[in-house]
Amino acid sequence: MEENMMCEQVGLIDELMQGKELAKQLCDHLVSSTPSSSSSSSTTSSSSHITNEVLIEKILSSYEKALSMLNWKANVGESKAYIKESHSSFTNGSPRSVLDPEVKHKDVFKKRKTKPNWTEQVKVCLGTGHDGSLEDGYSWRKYGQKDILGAKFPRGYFRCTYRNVQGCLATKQVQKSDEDPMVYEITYKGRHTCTQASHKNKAFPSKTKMALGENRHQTHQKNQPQEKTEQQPQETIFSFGSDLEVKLEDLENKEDIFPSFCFTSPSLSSENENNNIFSDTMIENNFLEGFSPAFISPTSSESNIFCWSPYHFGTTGVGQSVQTSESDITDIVSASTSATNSPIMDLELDFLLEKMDFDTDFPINTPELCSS
DNA sequence: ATAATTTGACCGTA
DNA sequence: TACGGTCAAATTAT
Repeated sequence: MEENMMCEQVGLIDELMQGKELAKQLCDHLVSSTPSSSSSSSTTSSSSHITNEVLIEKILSSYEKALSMLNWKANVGESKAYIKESHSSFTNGSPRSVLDPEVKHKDVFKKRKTKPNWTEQVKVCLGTGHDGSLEDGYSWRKYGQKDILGAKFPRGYFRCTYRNVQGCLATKQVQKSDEDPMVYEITYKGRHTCTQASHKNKAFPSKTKMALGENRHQTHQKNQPQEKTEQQPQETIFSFGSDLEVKLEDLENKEDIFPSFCFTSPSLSSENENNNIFSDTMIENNFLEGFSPAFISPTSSESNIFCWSPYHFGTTGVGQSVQTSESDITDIVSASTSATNSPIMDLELDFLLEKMDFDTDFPINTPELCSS
C-alpha cells in the first residue's frame, strides 16, 4: 500500500520532470527557430511549429497528468479536499435550509442564516448505452422529490440509508440536467458518518437514478425496467464502463477558471500504458472514493471519458477548493476510508488542510477520519 | 414482514 | 406568497 503511494509519488515527479524537460526543449526550439525576424514565421518554420505544438501538447498533457494525480490524491484518503460551501448552481435555487436534516426541530433554524454546511456538486454524465446507474458507493434512500422551478426534471432528495441507524447525515440531491438528459447534477450535502463511509468498496446498492423520478414528469417511463439494486460484485464496481463522463464543478468558481480536463481513460482494463493517469492502484484503492461520489457507473461501452474541472486547484494549492465565505462550514467530504490512506497523502492533505479555515462552529464530529 | 419509494402536505426562508 | 427542502402515510418492492 505504501509502495503504491510511493509509486504514485514517483509518477507525479516523473510527470513534472518530464514537463520541465519538455518545456526546456520548447524553449530551445523557440530560441533557435526565431533567429531573426519572426514576421514570416508562419511560412518559414512550419515544421518547427509542429514540433512546438507537439511539445506544448506534451507539456500540457504532462502537467495535466501531474495535476490530476495531485488532484486525485488530494481527494483520496480522507478526501479532505472538497471543501465547499454551497451555492447551488443549477437552478437559481438557493440551497437553503438543508442544515442538519436530523434536526428537524424548528429551533434549529434559528441559527441558520446562511447555507448548509457544505455541498459538493458533481455532474455525472452518462454516455450512451449505459444502464445508467449513478452509484457512488453509498447507499441512499430517497426521501423526496420536487419539481423545481425552471427545471424540466424533478429533483430527487436522498439521504443516507443509515441515517436512523447511525445518525449519518449525508444527503444528496440529484437532478437531471435540463440541457443534457445524460447529465445528472448531483449535490452532496453533509458527509457520511456511517460505517459505509469506511467500507465503501463493498457494493453499490445505490439506486439513485432509478429512484430519481423522472417518472411522472416527462413521461418517459415505467417501461424502463427499473434497474433495481444492482448489487455488483466488487470486481465490476470499478470497471467504469462506458461513456461515463464525470464533471466536478466548483460551485463557487463557476467562472471556469480552469478548463475542464478531459482525457480518455484507456478502458481501464487492459491497455494501461503509462499515460493512464489512473493507475491500477488508484482505481483499486481510492480513485473513485476520492472523487467523492457518483462516478462509478458500471456501464458498458467504448469510450471512457472522464472530464472534470479541476476546481480543486485553488490558489493555494491543489486539492483545495477555495473556501470563501465566512463560516458555514467547510466540511469534509466524507469519503473517509482511512483504510486506504497513505502517510504521504495524509501529509499532503494535512498540509493542505492547514491552509484552510475550518469553521469550528459547525457541529462536526470528525468521525470518519478515524472511523474503522 | 421488512425495506424502499412515492407523493402530497408541511415548514422555513426569501 | 412562492419556492425548495423535508416529513410521513400510503404504496410498492424485496
